[in-house]
Amino acid sequence: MLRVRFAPSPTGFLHIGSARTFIFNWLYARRNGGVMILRIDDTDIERNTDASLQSIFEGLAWLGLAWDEQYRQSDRLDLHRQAAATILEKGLAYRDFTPATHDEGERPRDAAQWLFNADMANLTPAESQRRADAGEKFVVRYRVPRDVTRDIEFLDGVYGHQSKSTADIEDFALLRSDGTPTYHLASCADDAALGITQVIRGQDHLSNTFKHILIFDALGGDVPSFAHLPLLVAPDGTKLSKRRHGPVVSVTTYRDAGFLPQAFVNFLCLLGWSPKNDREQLTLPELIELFSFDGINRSNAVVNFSELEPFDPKALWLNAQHLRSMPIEELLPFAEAELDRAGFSLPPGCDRQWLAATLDMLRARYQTLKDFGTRARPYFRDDFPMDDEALSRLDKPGAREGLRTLAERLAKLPEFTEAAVEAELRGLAAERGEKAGLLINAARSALTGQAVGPGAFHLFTAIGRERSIERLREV
RNA sequence: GGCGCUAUCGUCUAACGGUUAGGACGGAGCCCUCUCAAGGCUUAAAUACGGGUUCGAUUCCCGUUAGCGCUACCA
Repeated sequence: MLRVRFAPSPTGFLHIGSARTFIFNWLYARRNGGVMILRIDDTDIERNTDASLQSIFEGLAWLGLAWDEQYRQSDRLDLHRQAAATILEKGLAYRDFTPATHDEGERPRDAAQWLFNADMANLTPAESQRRADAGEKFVVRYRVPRDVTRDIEFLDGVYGHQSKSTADIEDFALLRSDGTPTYHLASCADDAALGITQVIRGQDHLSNTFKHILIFDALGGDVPSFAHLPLLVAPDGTKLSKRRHGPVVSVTTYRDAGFLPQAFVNFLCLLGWSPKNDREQLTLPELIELFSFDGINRSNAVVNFSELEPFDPKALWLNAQHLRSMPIEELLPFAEAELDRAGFSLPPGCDRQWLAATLDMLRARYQTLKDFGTRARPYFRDDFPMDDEALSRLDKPGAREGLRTLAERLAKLPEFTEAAVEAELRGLAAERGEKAGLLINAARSALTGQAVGPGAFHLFTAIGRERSIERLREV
């Protein structure tokens, strides 16, 4: 059975890079009929926060991609300690009684000294046990083979064949001096215990994988296969971080900016992966169908944002594409939530069908859900601002007078349809010896306060006879 | 410093030895048109550098350069 996991550590909000890792895992699981597991890697008690945990669940909930099983590493500390004990018993690890030093700058960088501490590695089991029993603090380190060096190898699903000599791997820690497991140990022990078959994670773990293979071997279980994903970086080429790049790195920022989750997922997938068929706009089912490691790139992908343009233009474009092409019924809940937030309610006499038709008309020129809460105001409320550009259309000679005349004629119209309004308006313009555009543009301005928007005749029917006439009279 | 990874238009990418190096976003222009979008068309824009291998390299190999990652009792 294929089993994959997404294992975030709750030390910050849900990062878009993490979200992408989650998505790729999810896609892989769904594509191949596997099980998707969410595991909270909270072994760093110092840095974990509840707010972060909150942010992760909030972000994942928004993406709308469900997982099948859920675990939390802090519930599994016994398993981790047991794993460490097993490795220690096998002689594949040793106790290091050296006190912790926090000045890493002091670590030797040139020689091979950093690899291991010979004094500690060579302590006899009896001596090691005696000092431990005496209550001396120690960290448990993996005993990387030194007498004979060999190459650790694996075939990465994305990066291909990987190899590293044990001579270049240091004796890394398994257990801290307070007895808690390090990331490496906890992650591998859990991957083994949970039967993870494919580890799909960020490329920043590529070099760690050699250590992980050593741990899996020491534990005696199967080594999962690995696939590493290129990193998402900022335009300056550095890893995305909140401190340096601000809120654009957080998933909830996109949610709050009016992105559609499916469009956002689509965007993230295109960063570092290609379906290779020149298609860009893809639905979730299509992504599942098309997803494969073959299409994953090996170089980092830049998320293109700046102070001026806080969101990648392609993300915006994709959002607009999804916005206007998804079934209107699916869009409705998202749009309604936005209208609610803005305090807009259905105008008198308008039903859900009117709402669907009106939003359908508007969405072709909207980019994010936020537009429904701002630009759609004149369709829901009678108090709306008048743009300068709209005002100048009204100020054209004869425009206001023409609109007032039009209002009276529309009031007498037997049927208030798009075609009837158009005939009436064009007729009036002809009578007055003016171009129809003058009245058309002025009407749009009067009706919505906006110089730009949907076709004017369509507008009349959307806003309705009564309100339209009212607004024309008031110019 | 050591080790690992990477390198195609501004950005995301296609081309798995032979193409006028393709597409998308963004930019510019045109068309459509009652405005704005949308849509259609056109256009500018890339193989980091140097060596090989080969009849032929974006593609394979080596080197240089640059970037990124790991090198913690972080993950």
